[in-house]
Amino acid sequence: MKVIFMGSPDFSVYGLEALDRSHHEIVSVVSRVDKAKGRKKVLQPTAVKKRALELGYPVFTPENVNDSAFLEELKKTDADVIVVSAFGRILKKEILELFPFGVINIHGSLLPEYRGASPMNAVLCDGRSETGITIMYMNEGMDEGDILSAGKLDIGENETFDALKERMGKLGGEMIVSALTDLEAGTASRIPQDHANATYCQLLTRENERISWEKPGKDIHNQIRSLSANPGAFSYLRGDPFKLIETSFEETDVSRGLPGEIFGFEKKIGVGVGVKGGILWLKKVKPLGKKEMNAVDWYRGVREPEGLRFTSEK
RNA sequence: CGCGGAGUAGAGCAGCUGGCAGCUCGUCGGGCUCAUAACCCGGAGGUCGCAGGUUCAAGUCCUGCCUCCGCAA
Repeated sequence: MKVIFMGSPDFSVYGLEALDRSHHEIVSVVSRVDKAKGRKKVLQPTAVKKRALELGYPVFTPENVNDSAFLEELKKTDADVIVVSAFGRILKKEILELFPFGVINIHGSLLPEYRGASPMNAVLCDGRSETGITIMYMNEGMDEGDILSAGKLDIGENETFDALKERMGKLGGEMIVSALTDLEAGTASRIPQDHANATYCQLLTRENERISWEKPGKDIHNQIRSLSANPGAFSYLRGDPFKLIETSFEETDVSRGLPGEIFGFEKKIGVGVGVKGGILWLKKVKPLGKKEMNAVDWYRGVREPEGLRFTSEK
């Protein structure tokens, strides 16, 4: 199959690389325009653009993919199919019908659950024990197209977003390659989604990253791992923002310390914080202006640690 | 020229108004223990981000630069 690959973040790179290694032929790559990142406003290419250039593929970064002039460009490529992975744009009908096999999407959940922008974060935050990849046809709706294939993945107890993303990315890569192979052979299935059972997840906002210490400890732990390592869940400590990167939750009958209060540390486990229903053990943290570090290391350097307590608000 | 924080032993930090470089941990050696991640004694380990400047004297004051991080985009 001749493929046009559309994607932007690092998650999409797995798909790009899998196709690169496969017998399918990538004719060109489409990614989002370079954007100014960081304090210095240096233009940064997307992860997909960077990797695609390394692999020697032509890369388009249109301001608007649905623009008719750009569609003319794409037409010239003589592709069979467009593969989309976390591209973050709704595609118009014209582009969906541009090539014989349409547009195929790699989606990070088991559809129809978790349609939308951040399925992998949402699944972890909700404490699910299972998720997966769905390879689907794109249509004009939001992740509503017919399903080609789905692959399940068990989620580890303390698995972080980064870890899950890597496993999901690899699975997605394998699945898109075989889905295209099936399409090529004419053996691909096409099953409509059960729209009645659809659920949706929102685009992450800063509010989703704020820790509310009134919530059950288990929920807080799930929230933290769902955002780890980037952007990371944050709280406030002595008035300064403070990110919690990696934690574990221990259910206990008697709670130690008030919610958010640091009551001490165990060398081999981490820094203990009181939460509803048990103890939240901090393993990796990122204080204001510092790099990510071991929680115990950080705690060693804290002056006057008595009564130190995280707060949801500044 | 968006706003702000930070660079000091392997790790995390302190060092106020300039006067011999410190704390917790780790590490190494020894001791106490049935034993220990616990305790006791002792040792090693630092061009204080880089480059200039002020000074009798700079980690500390001034100037320039580099790197890292948070917010905002």
